[in-house]
Order: sequence, then C-alpha cells, then structure tokens
Amino acid sequence: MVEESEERSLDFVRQIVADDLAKGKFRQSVTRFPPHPNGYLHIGHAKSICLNFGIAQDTGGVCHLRFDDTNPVAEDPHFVDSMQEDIRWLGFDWGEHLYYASDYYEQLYEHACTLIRKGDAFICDLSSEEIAERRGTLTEPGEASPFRDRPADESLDLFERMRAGEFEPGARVLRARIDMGSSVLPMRDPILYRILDTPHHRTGNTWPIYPMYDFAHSLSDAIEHITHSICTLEFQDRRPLYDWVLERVGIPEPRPRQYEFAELSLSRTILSKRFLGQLVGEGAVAGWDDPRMPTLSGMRRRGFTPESIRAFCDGVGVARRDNTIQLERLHFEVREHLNQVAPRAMGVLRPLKLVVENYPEDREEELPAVNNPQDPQAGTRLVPFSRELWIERDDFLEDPPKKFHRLSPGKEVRLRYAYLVTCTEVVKDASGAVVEIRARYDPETRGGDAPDGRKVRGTIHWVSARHAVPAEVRLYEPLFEEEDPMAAAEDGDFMKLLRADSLEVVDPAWLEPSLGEAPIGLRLQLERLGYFSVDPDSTAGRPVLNRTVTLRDSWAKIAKPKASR
RNA sequence: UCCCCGGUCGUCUAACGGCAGGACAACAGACUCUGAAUCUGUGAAUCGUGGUUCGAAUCCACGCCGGGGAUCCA
Repeated sequence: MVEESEERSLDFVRQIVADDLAKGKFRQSVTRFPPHPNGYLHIGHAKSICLNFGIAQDTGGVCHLRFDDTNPVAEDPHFVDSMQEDIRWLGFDWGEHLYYASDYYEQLYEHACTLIRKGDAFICDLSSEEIAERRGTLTEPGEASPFRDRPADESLDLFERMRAGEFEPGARVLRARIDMGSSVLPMRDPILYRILDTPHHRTGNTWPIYPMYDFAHSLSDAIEHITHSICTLEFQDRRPLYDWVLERVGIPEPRPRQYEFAELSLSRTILSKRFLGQLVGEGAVAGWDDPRMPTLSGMRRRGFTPESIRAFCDGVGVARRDNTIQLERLHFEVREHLNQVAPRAMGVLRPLKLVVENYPEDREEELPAVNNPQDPQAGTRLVPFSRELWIERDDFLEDPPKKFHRLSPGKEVRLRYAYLVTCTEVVKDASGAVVEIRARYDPETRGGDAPDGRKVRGTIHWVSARHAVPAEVRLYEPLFEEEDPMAAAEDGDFMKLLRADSLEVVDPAWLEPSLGEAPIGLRLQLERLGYFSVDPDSTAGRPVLNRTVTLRDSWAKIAKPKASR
C-alpha cells in the first residue's frame, strides 16, 4: 500500500522520454503544446496539455506553448487569449516559452528555398482540382505533375515572386518532390506552401504565402529544439513526411521525433473544435463557456476544478488504442476533490412547505451547522430556524415504500442540525396535490440528537421560509444520450441527437441565507443534492447556481432502478 | 482494397518471456445527523488458430475485428 505510487508504471510516451534521457540522447526533455487557434480548448486538449507539461514537470524539462497559426482563414486572436487563460487555469506555466509558428515564417521560407535548390521541391502550376485528380487513390499511385522537373532556378524565381505577391491565390503552390507512387499518401509530392490573400492575425498582410502544416510543424519543432513531438494518432501517417522535411533541410541529429497517442473520447459528448463551434454557432448552447460544453471554459463555469481535471487526465492514462472514457469517471474525480474542499450549505430545489405546528410563530433561533465534515478547519456557521420551512418534495411520500427513511404521515425524521419532527398532517389542494405538510417538533432534540437515545434513520435538509434566499439553479444533463453521438448520428448530423432536457432551470430554489452574497465562482455542496458553483450571472442577493454534478445517490437506484441512468 | 496502427474485466489501464493487478462502474454488507463520505467483501478480462519456449497477454505466422490515411485544414 505504501509503495503503490512509487511503483506506478510510466505510460509509453514517458517511458520513451525516460529512456532517451537515460541514454543521454538529450540533456533535458523539451515538449510542446501546439494548438491551432481556431476554437476553444476542451477536455481532450487537457489530456495533451497534461501529458506535455506533465513530462516537463516530471523530468525537469520544459514545455513550450506554440500557436500553430499557419492558416489565417480560421484563426482569431480571441482564441489565442482564451487558450492561454485555460492552460493557466489548468495549472500549467510555459514561462518564457510562448511561441507562434508565424514567428518562423522567414526561417521557413529560407528552408523552402533550400529544398528548391536541392531539387527536393518545385513550383507547381496545376490547379487545386488538377492536383486532386492526379493524387491517385488509396490503391493506385498518383501521377506526376508536369512541373515536377521544372529547373530549380525557375522554381526559385517563381517562389520569390509568390512571396512578392505577384500571383493570385490558387495559381501556384510549392510542392515537395518525393514520390507520387508512395503508398503513404502524404508523401505524394505534398504541398508545402500555398497563396492566400487572407490577412494574418499577427503578420497582417506581409505574407501572401503560408506554409502547410507538415512543413511548418516539423520545422517549428526543430527550431525550438523540441525533443519529443507528441501528437494524436491521426498524424501517424504524416510521420514519414515529418522526418523527410527535417532530414532534407539538413536539421542535424538528434532531430525531434514524433510520437502519437490515442486522443481522449468521452461518452455522451462530442470533442471536436469544429463540432463544438457548430453548437455555438447554431445557438444550441449559450456559448463556448456554456456549462454543458466539454470546453475547459465551460467546465470551469460549471464548477469543475483544475485539480479534478488533472487527476482525470492522469487517471485515464496514455496509450495507442482507441478509447472512450465514461463520463462517470470525470464525475468521480470532481466529487472526489470537491468532497474535500467544498463548503456545505442547505438549499431546496423543489420546495414543499413544512409547518411546525408547535413551534411558536414569532420565534426563531440560529443553529450551528458544520461547514465541511471532511475539514474540521472549515468551522461552523449559524442557520436560522423558524416555524415555516421549505423541504424537498422528494423527501415526503404519503405512501412510502419499504426502505423509505424520509418523511411520511406519522413518521419522525431529523431536520439536519435542527430538530426531530413528526409528520402529523398532509394538506392537499382541490386537485389532491400535496401542498403543505404539518408536523410537531420535539423541543428536547435541539441540534438533532434525542436525549433518550432513540435512533432516527432519516435526515433531511431544510431552509427557513422566512429567511430563505431565492436563487436560480441550473441543472445539467449531458448534451447527448448516446455513448458515441458521432457514431450514432446519421450523415454526421449530430444536431438532431441533442437532448431537449440538457438544461433545466429551477426558479426559485430556496437557499439558506449564508448564500445570499456568495461570491461568483464559489464551489459548494448543497447537502444531499450535489456540488454547485456560483455563476457569473448572479446578481446581488440573488445567486445563480450551476449544478456541477449530483452526489452519488444510492436511494435513487433503489427507488427507480430503471430511470436512474 | 493499398499503407499504417490497435485489440486484456462493462469502461479505462498495468504486467517489458515467469502469480493477469489497479481504477471507474456494478453488486452485497458495515457505519452514518448528507441514502454523501468512509470501511469490508463479491462478480468481472488476455479476439481466434497454430507455432517457438520448461514457461506466452507478451515473441512468430495466419486469420478475425476495430481505427486512421486521398482538404491549397490542423
């Protein structure tokens, strides 16, 4: 039990890093997180961030943050800012190592010229369609461009004129001269540079040509002396090209090496900047930071802690097989953390009036309540009690099943931190709906313990009606019912699968008065209900709460085993 | 179909030729002023077939299943 953490085995990437360090191949590890600034970071990125920055932390290396901004069409400085905020929030620091691929445009251009001079690249005048036609198929080789053997001088001249802005977008491209017959498609004379007339968010209009991913990424890694270039599985077919570029431009050994791991998938969730952007764009959610979104900003707003997300990422491991993590695992981690740190309070979501008949109308008192049973340092607070209370509708049943420990006619329960009360009467309206419960309290049980030692099994939460603070509480369910929405969607139309009930607004819910001025961002537990965070939409005296996650509820499983999932 | 990668409890993930282990989930019980937390326990896996070996989840071969790869995206 003691050495468990010490014996925890390394994932295959960390193993490679450890081996390289042990062999002395590198003095220290240099990794990088290279996002394309075209959306918000999500929990899948968190896995990559934790891996890359985690390796730096674990091995005394460094991790760079590099914006892979080689396609101005989709990029926006707003995303650059949000990404930095999210990474910092997650708890990682790139120090002085903030880079942009666009900072390397001049060097990349020089490297491209080197390739042209060596006969490893050429300017191709074919149109986009013509290039596509000649690419071949998965089973058939491609056909060489008629410009493939263009003299280096001519290509160089054309390339310079491309840079000078002499040609229209699409008129010409720079292509690597590799092998149109390769069974590795990215090696079939891939495009290295294209002409774009879109202004860049950092370089403005200075560059009419932009490097493609394979060229820019490999060389950016080399420029930064990255030792281990870690990416997801879909890039594995491009590794030969990555190596080819570095070798051909003459990057000396030891060169950066690319390693691929399986990206994170989460059940009942989609993780793709593009599709998440579609949810935002079509108004299916309120924004990138909607608490239902798996974005880091959405999760932050929902009440997830950085600690819990890091624990989650560490827990799921790093491997090469496709995987889908169950949402329950994420919920486990956030409960695990919040249980330790979240202050407790009482609040009622579905109010039912409880009148304590023998408690004087004009009387009220303040009862001490423990702030966090997991943390004695958290102390206690005073909660007001009076004759009329709100209790949870679910905590009363006129005709209870066998193991129901809550309120029902004639039964006694404990009002948490207050008194034992016995239900004496059920008041109904004309339609027969229960509108009020009447009960008598035992004055000897102040604080919740009976002097005669009698055991009361049920304890329910409550709020004094007179003192209660109204609040809006937002309850969330996953956006999708399907384990794998993208697989379940016909023609990729996942919008049709969106649940109508992913957001439920409870208004008003009644909270104990200590929550009246709860600061935005506070994470708390409403006892017996779940963990919540105070939303930025809150106004003075009127909190808005997001339910991060419910508490585990073993009664729900007994009561309604089928509906509980 | 051409190339690449991968298949271990329901879900993740270990085991680096030598006892298939852990976590989440599930189930049962104990405890409980949160039906929470905590504690105890139970069930649950090496894709198949051959081969190599004293010994195979691990190495080899063949098969089966799954994923990725043809954008002037990353």
